[in-house]
Amino acid sequence: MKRQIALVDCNNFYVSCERLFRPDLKTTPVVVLSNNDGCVVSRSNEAKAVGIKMGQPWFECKELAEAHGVLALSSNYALYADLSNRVMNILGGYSPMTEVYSIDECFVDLTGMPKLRDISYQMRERVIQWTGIPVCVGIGPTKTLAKLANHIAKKHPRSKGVFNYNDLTEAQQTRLLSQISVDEVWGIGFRLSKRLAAHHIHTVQDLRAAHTPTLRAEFGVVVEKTQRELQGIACVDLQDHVPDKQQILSSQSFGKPVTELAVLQDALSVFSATASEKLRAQNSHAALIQVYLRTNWFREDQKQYCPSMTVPLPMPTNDSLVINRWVQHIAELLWRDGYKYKKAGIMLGEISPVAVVQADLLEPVKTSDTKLMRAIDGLNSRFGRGTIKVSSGGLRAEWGMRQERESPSYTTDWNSVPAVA
DNA sequence: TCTCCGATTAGAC
DNA sequence: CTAACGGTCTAATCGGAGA
Repeated sequence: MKRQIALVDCNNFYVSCERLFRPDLKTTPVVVLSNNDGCVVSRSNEAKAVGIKMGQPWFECKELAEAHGVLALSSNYALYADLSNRVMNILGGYSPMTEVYSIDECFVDLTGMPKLRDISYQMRERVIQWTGIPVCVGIGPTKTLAKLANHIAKKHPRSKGVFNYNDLTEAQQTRLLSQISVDEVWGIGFRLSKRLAAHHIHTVQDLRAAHTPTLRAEFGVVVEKTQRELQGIACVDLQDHVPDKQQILSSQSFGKPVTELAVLQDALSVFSATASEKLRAQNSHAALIQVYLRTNWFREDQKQYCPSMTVPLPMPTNDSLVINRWVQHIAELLWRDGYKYKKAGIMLGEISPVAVVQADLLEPVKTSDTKLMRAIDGLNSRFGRGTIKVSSGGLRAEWGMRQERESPSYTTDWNSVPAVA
């Protein structure tokens, strides 16, 4: 039986979330900015029409945007995560096999279900009625073709938000794929599409029909798999459980340049807490710590310094305090006076499940303070991240994010909800 | 020569 | 007024070191 894989994708997700609580913005052009109000990461259709590009630095398009009355908002991830969960819960009701692929996308296996069109339209209706978030549905025999079908559903208003590639004849498929640029394909980014062009592969159809052994030799297994998927042969299966992270990062660009070690260490202590919390959330521990710092590489006039150090731990751990001690120590080793640091981060690697570690028969396992860590995680999840944190000298103002355009957290913070008369 | 490893590259969103 | 370009993650591939 032919697989019917649906990819449900929220339209302009972050902007749609913001608009839920600001109905007055329904027709205003809106963009949402990344951390530090740095880059544009979500655009309303009106903002796209004005010519603002995805990923564009805000300072670069600010003038254009403001000339067209574009409203820019800081990102509010607590809000987006909450709405994402609601959308995903609804979609989960449509199939025993779903894969939450990202904050705004979900694959749903509809294979064998009758009346796919009706189901697809109902999904759309239900999600928008229950959450207010508009979505589009693309269906195909493989994940890659489902993604492409979704792209078509989004782009062509005639489709009314739903497109099923499986309904096409072979001739229709060829005609359609010939009209789509190869860089729209999942897994074909900026660089690959340039290299493919050198081999006269410009459209999706070109890639689908290309000579496979040549493709394999020139571009590797990833592109070959993509080609197979475009031919309708599944190479990528749905994953219904989220695999444990193999590495965990916590990093941030600073709101203003950091020139003092104490300020850097304050930031790093927060990163340590965040990263080890994530580690404990998946019940793992790590045996490798990396710390890195960097100056602002966009400032060619300033001297650059981008050190990093990776340290294998004598014993794997998920204890914030232990991790933080290592991090602080590494930071001192890396630090050089006289630079303007723009960004720092830590990475935890060599991650494994806590349960798997066997006690050494000869040497007693050094238990870290699991009770304390559980208490910290419990309080933080009950009262919000940062309720309890590793010692921080209160220097956050010196390095924290600039976020000057944030909307209130209506769905996750009671204090943001306006009082009702 | 083979294998392992860390670093680099490319991609998603 | 300042300073002014995100954050996390995975997989494949490459090149050198060591067996």
